[in-house]
Amino acid sequence: MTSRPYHHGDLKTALVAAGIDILEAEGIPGLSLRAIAARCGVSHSAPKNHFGSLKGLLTAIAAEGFRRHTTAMREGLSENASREQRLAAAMQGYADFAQANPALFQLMFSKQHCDFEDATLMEASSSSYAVLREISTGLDWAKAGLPDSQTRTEMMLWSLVHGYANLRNEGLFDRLPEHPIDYILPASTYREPR
Amino acid sequence: MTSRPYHHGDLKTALVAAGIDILEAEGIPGLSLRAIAARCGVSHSAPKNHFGSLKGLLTAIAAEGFRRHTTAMREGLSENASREQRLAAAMQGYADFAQANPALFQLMFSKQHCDFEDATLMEASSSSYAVLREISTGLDWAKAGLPDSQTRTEMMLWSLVHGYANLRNEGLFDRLPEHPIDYILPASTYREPR
DNA sequence: CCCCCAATGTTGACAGTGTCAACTTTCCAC
DNA sequence: GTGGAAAGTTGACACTGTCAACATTGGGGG
Repeated sequence: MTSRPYHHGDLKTALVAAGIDILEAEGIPGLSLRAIAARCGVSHSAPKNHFGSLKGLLTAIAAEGFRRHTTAMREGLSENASREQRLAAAMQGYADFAQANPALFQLMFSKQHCDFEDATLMEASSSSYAVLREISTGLDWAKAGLPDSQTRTEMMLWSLVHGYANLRNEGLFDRLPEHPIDYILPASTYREPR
Repeated sequence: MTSRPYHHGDLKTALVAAGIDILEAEGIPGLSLRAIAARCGVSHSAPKNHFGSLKGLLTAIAAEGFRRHTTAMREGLSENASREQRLAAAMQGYADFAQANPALFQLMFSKQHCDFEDATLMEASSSSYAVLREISTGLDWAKAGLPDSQTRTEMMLWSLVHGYANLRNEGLFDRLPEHPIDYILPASTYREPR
């Protein structure tokens, strides 16, 4: 008989996938080492060989989350669109991803659950931040008394979309009408780069 | 001998205070029912009489957090200041409270830990939101193609300051220079109310 | 005054958690 | 082929929240 082989084959990948499944079904509280292991048909201690600890596994799951997050932000972009349209599309991708994957999104930004020093996670999250940086260059939100600054633009846009995603996911906008992210995006002043 | 009386006297209040202490020292992971009870010199099951479950106790802690949060936002306000100054002061109070009480702030906005339907919590958080609503009336961020709207202003300001507080607390702005919240607040157009 | 009962606290048990050490099985490089 | 590293299992440990059964207290109605 062909019983389950002693070695799984690709447990590392399977654990991350199982984790994301559980995350969708039960949220972060369902993400126990033992539950994830059981879903892969493996003993409760097997994940330790690949990830060291629960935090290590959660960090790997978050990294996969950032890869999908990056994809979601890039999906709405096309070369023809105007800068303002490209910006709105990426912001919308950011917020939509958070809404479609609330638990994963929450995990990705929780230093409590993830190790933000992990190299793999840092690379994945950097590629996500790069999209925001990319689409915001050349746009300007001038304000009297403040010098123009790419840093200021990035901080403002990131704070805005991240806060919006968080508050909406916690149900704090439920009593307010739905709008595309553009609704709360301040009007920008176009500024030719270089 | 005057041994500890069987009844605590004001356990309900003491538990919330102990919870906030632990929150400051160890963050949310340290917030166990048994640890909070032990800090009050009471058995691990005593809190159940007052709060029903861990979630009930955490909800009460969050409510106290919102009361302090409201105070923090109102602290910078004075009648003489201009609308823009009052807005900036309240926003700064919001962000400063989050930075000074990161774990409590996180708890307050976590549907996972708190019962957002709880009447006491709803009242406390409403009074906090009322400050934001109050200081934003009369200010306008006009945008071509969008009608003026108090709702839009509130959503934008709340998203902005909440996202800023969250991202900063998670250490995601560590590599960027520090600035007052005013730095990322879009320029407003003053509009005489009425 | 006294006694009963509701409020408050305690104790012990239960299933679940992450981590660790000791062990077994497998596979690959030499 | 064989030794050793990689991968997986098992059992134990301390910790968690919840619950039922019990103990203690104090206050209000007889």
